[in-house]
This record gives sequence, structure tokens and C-alpha cells, in this order.
Amino acid sequence: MVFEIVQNNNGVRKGVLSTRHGTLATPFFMPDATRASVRGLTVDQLKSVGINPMVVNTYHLYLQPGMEFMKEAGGVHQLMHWDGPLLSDSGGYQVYSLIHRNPELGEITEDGAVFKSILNGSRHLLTPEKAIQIQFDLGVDMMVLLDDPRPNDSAEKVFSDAVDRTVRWAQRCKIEFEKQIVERKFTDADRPLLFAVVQGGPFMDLREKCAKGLVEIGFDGYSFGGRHVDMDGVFMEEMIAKTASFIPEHAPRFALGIGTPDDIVRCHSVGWDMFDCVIPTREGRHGRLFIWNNNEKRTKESFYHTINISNAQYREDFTPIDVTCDCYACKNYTRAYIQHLFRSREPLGAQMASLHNLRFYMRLMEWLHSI
RNA sequence: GGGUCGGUGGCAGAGUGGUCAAAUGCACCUGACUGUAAAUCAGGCGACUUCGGUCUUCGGCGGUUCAAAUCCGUCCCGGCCCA
Repeated sequence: MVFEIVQNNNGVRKGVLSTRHGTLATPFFMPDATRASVRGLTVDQLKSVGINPMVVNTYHLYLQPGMEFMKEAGGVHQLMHWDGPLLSDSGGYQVYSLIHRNPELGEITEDGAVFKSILNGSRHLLTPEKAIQIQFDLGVDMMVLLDDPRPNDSAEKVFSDAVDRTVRWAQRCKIEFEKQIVERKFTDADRPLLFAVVQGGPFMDLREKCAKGLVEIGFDGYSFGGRHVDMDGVFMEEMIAKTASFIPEHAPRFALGIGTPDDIVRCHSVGWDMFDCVIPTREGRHGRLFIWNNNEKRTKESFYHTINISNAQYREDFTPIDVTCDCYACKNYTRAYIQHLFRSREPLGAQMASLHNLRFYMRLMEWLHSI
């Protein structure tokens, strides 16, 4: 059994997911180590705040350092000196994001995603099969199939076509996945897990259709694809809840790219189990720090606030970022010092901010496990 | 003492008659960031404002001109050169 639900409270689940690099208690959050590195942090630092699974990216690692190198390096675990579980994203979202921002950089065809490298302009074709092969070469524990995301303001027809394509690609991914399992002599006990992606944008019936199509093919887990907020940035609560309900209960549900702390809480409360997001690290690098509200004021609706450490009001604030936090930054440094590091562009500032925010996210997971 | 170049908004530094409340950079004040083209990006940064404008600014003072940061006189201050 890949995934076992140990508690289900009106759809709020706690479970255990088994991977080749250990079991994971859901819900869990994975920081993004896109280029085989959580920006600015060492393995020891990540471990010190309780990080276990992380997400690397097919697209980025394929372009740089490239797959020959990755094979030579002995896989991504060995390369980045990480012995915890790793999940790789397929690169579908990266190509989508690239094309969405600049249509000249590529296009989606039935064959796969055609795109220009932003590093040197070289042309590449990422097919569903290739995305799977690359992820096997990376040696990750969990992979995501190549999907076809679209911006949330697209027409229904666009989403409908994207859903159909995502399902067709899913079929191709599954076939390639099974072929690789045989070729690489994996057994059911030591094979990686494969996650499908449910697309459909804001259209509920398309989400349902996509989920059905994917479930029919059969995957280890299912992900929420695309953006979970509308064009105004509003969390699409009902759609996210419904999409979870379209996924079989016994499968882990991965909320791709989600999210802010309250988005994670809301997603978890409607049945999502796994999360990854750049927010704790990116916003940390940009000076936004997550802070717990006082215990007695903590509710699922309101449990944290943020500060921008660069703001003038913290210039002489010689208190820790968060008095309740046990991360290295909070244990040893003051807000005034972190601000000084930011103002003087000392990389230690961004590093400590990332570390603290990741600790915040880990504590958020601990909290969700405890309530 | 003589000559010469120069004094511009917190700093550096453009501008050398009107389109200048004055480029640009830094600093400063905010904001954004959700499967990382992001140690990034956006806005603000003289005062007041009914947001259309109004008023006071480019070392000081005094001129020329319809109009001056820009031209003239003078004074103050600084750099360099000569005594």
C-alpha cells in the first residue's frame, strides 16, 4: 500500500505515504529545490528546520546541468547530498509559464512542449515520454507526468482541449513509466511513484472529466494543476474542494504549487495532503517573514501575520523575528540585525529569512497534525 | 595676493535662457511575490492640494529679460596652478 489514511475527520485527512526514501506523514510541505538546491540553504540547515521531502524540477535540471551530467553524478540525491524523499515536477508548468509570458519561447503541440532554452536559445521538445525518462534518470522518488496548464482567464474550449491533451499525455506517460519500470528492473517495492495532474481551470465539469480520465488510467497520486486562485488572486475554494472529491480517497492528493499558509490550511481542510511552494523561500529572500500569532489567538482563519523586515519600524528592533520560533535565526539573531543584513545586501539575511520561513511552514505542518 | 575651474534636491551627478519641481544612479519610504527566467519587480521620494493645479527651490544678494538653475555684477565658499 503506497498511501494509507490513518485518520479522516470529515474529509480532513492524515495519512502515511511510502517512498523509497522513507515514509511521509501527510499533510506535508516540500520546499522547492528547483535546481537541486533550496536557494541559499545547506542540507544541514534544511534538516535543522525539519525539511524532509523536497521538489526538484525536470525542466531546469534537463537544461542545466543536463542529463548526461545527472547520470554521471549518480542521480539528483547523490548530487545534492540529500537522503530524504525527492519529488520532481515535470516541467510542464515551466514551459507553460515561459510561453504564457512570451509566446515566442515555445508552443504546446500534440507531440509535446516545444520550447527555446532561456539559457542559450536552443530548441527542445519535451514529450510526455521524455519527461518520464528524465525523471527516472534523476532518480527521484515521486514524479509528475507532463501536463498542459493554461491561464485561468482562458476560454472554456481552451481548457477543454487542455484537459483532453493532459489525459492523452497521461496515458503516454503511464505507458512509458511502466516500460521504464521493466527496463530498469524496478519492483513494486522500490519503484518511484507517479502523480497525475488534474487540469480544467475554473470549470468544475472539466476538472471532473480530467480526474475521471486520469483515474481510469490509474496513478499513485493525483495533483491539483494550474492556478488555484482566479485572475484577481481569489482562492477558488469550492473548485478546490470539488476537485479533491473527484480523486479517489485512497490516493494521495498533491496541491501543486500551493501556497500561502492559509491556502495550505484551506486546501488541507478539503482533503489535500501534499504541498510545495516557493513562497517561504522567495518571499523570505524578499524580506517578508512569517510570524505566528499568539497561541490564544490562533485559529484556522487567523493564525499568522507577516512583517517586511526591511521596513523602518524594525531598524532598532532588537528582538527575535518570532519569539516562539526555534530556528537558528530566531535563536541567535535580532530583527535589527536581519534588517541590517538585508539593507547591506549580505546574503546571510536572505538565508536566515528563508530558513525562518521554512521553519514556519514546518511548524504549520506540525500544527495541522496536532489539531 | 594673482590666475583658473567650480558651488544643483540626503549623497553623487546631468542640465547651461522657456518643453525644469529639475535626467540618472545611490540612499530613503512602501507594496507585490503561490508546480522559482524572481538575492526580483513595481510605485513613491520639495510643500500644500477640492488632484485641476498652487506655492517655495539649483551658494548669498542685486541686476538683465515677457521668461533665469542657465546671462551680468558683487560677495561668500571649495579645488587646482602661479607667487
